[in-house]
Amino acid sequence: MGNKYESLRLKNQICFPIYAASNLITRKYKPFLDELDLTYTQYIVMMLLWEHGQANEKLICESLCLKSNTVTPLLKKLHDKGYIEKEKDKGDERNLVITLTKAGKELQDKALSVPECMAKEVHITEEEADLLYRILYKIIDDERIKPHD
Amino acid sequence: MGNKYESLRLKNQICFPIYAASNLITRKYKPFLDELDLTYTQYIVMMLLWEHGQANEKLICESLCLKSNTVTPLLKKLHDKGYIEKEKDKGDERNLVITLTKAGKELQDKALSVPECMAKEVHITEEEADLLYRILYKIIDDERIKPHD
DNA sequence: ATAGATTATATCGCATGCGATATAATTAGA
DNA sequence: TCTAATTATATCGCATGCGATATAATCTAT
Repeated sequence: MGNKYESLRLKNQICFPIYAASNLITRKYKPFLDELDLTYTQYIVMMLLWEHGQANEKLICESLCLKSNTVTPLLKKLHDKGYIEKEKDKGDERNLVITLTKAGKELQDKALSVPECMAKEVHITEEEADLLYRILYKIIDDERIKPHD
Repeated sequence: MGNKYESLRLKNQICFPIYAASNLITRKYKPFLDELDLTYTQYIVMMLLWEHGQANEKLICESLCLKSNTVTPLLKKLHDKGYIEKEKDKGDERNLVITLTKAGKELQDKALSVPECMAKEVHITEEEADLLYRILYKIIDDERIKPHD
């Protein structure tokens, strides 16, 4: 209590449980995603594409809060797996338009079981999930708004 | 709503905001931790050592929810930086006893400003932080209890 | 029109983080 | 007591995730 170093105790950190939970959950996903031949990061890129049909790299980076140096090699892997196509935007050749291949589209049906399986693994109530969601997006959106770099 | 694929939308995932917030926060820490010549993972190892004085690798792995293949090379780096000492436990030579060097101990005072600085960066109320903390530890402890591997 | 700023993507090097596996020390059990 | 199982740490290969930087395409302001 009166300890000068109290603020440095792991138990008093709010960031550590976010970090630890993230690692644990990604680990939990692995066996389910292995069946789709996807890693977790590849999976969320595919989710974005299933939803939007197509996307450029910039949209992917912003939506997933990642940098191009993470996403570029990731897209290369998804392409190697035959799940996506990459094409230059005719209107603006800087833009890379990513679309799904037939195999990529078909993967969505196989992926339907993943959210179900994961829901069974993470044991929190619906109310807790809502609270968690709201607070985390407050942190995330706060960051997204001011990209001072 | 009536969409078969609704559950696969990024917006309906509870795991994604945990993942995104974790990445964003680790990125936020970097400039502050650069001044201590520590990465985020090295920082939480040091926090554990500052608090306990010493620890073996097993305790570090369990406390931080990490595996030995992450922690072993990390300890090597902290040793190279001159912050820790590694010694075999006389009683059980399998155990690696980690202790702080003088430089490692002294670093704690320099680190005192880090929680302050980070608190200014993450804009959530105390009540939200408490809720977040409670729900995340529910997920983490749930995992820690059953190490079925 | 064109040089300089901006934007989108790519490359480089480093530090995780993991599953799978190896190795050394200890313990357990017939 | 000697062998098999267990435990703690280490090694290997792969996939992120990042800051810094490079490159190519577009825009902007004169």
